[in-house]
Amino acid sequence: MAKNDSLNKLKEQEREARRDLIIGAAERVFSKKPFNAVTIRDIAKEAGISHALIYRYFPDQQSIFVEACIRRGAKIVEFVARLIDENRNISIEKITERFIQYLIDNDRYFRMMTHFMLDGSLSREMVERLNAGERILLDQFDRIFAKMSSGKGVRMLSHAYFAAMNGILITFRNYPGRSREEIARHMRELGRIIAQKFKS
Amino acid sequence: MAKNDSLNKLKEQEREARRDLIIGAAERVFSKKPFNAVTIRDIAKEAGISHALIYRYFPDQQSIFVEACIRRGAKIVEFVARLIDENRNISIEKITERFIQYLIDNDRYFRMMTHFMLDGSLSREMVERLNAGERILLDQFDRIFAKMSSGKGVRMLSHAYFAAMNGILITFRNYPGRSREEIARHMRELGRIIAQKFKS
DNA sequence: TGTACATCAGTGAACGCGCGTTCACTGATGTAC
DNA sequence: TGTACATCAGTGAACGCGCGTTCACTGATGTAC
Repeated sequence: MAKNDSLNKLKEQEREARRDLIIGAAERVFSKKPFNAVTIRDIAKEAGISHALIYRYFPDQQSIFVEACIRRGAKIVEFVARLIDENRNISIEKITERFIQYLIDNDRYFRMMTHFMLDGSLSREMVERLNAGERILLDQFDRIFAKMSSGKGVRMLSHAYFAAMNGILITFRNYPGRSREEIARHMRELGRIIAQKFKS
Repeated sequence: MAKNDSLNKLKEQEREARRDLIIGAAERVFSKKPFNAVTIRDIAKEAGISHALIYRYFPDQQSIFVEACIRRGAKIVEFVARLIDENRNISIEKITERFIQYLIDNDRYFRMMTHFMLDGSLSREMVERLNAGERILLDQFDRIFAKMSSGKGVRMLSHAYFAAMNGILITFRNYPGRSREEIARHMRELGRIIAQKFKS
């Protein structure tokens, strides 16, 4: 039976690896196409498999989407964490600038994130999974505010700050008559204004 | 010919009135159903007409949606304007609280607004129309900040403030495990934090 | 006053298409005896 | 060593449905003569 067990374990690992492959393909598709235009068939094509096969690894479309979103989210957290780690005395203005620019550069992901924030039809489990990722990002912001404030209400500051950043990215995304670069500059400038306010 | 002219004018007015009727019906549907679930057939049913008829008054679905969105937007502007008019010395905290609560109460509209902010496939004309409405709202915020600040960069403050409000409403809308009332309280509290920061 | 014709709001049925999801099947690999 | 059978990843074709949009038609009202 020991042999059987390890075989099963191997199979399970293989299965997990294939799942990963599909999610990876999904991530790549999401960075190429506007979020709401991505189909199961796109992902299958990118992964080089039949689209029917995806349903052997995921119960439905939403699950892959959420999974891919979480993976990309982890990269953001990594980005912010490194930013703080690498320069212990980095100003909140600088962090804000880099954070906003990062989200502009990863616009497709940002779009996906907001989609899930707005989507009311997500299952409780999916909302919970996405939220867990969000909390880890907020932890990073906590680190910044913990250094700056008296330590009271740090989490609320992180919430407010994070919300403000999201708002900037969403509100001015379709600024008519402006080039991409002009919009990016405007967003960074708004970020700077907000960041300064969070200093006092 | 004079007779003909006034007849044509009458006809044009009638046509306009019927257009209005349809937009009104659309508004009502939008306040009942989640935005992304609203169909042409829903609106036609609410207006008591055949769904084919809608295409005699609007070129496509997007146009009615945008039209309805703009109408509701005008109501928000009215709300904020009255808020400021009725109490000349109203604090920004109070305005923020009322503004956030208003958007929570008109969640369906808020959802529609964010949809259009995020939608990259809107025609230039539609973006411009929506933006015109947004600018009028920003004018109201300008009034608040003009009183508070040195007058320099007032518009940027309005932008930053508006963005922050949107961010709060979007970011915490699906806060898992919280009741609607708890979420509303949290949003108002975050609004208060942001408002205070905008005082200095 | 009556008749032929034009206009146009309004309609129900049908088109078309995309896309998530399922089905029936194949073919390779492993297992029992 | 060979044979019958089980398992399961993988597939292409088809289902089903919703919904935006168009079509061919009706019926009322107005106009010319």
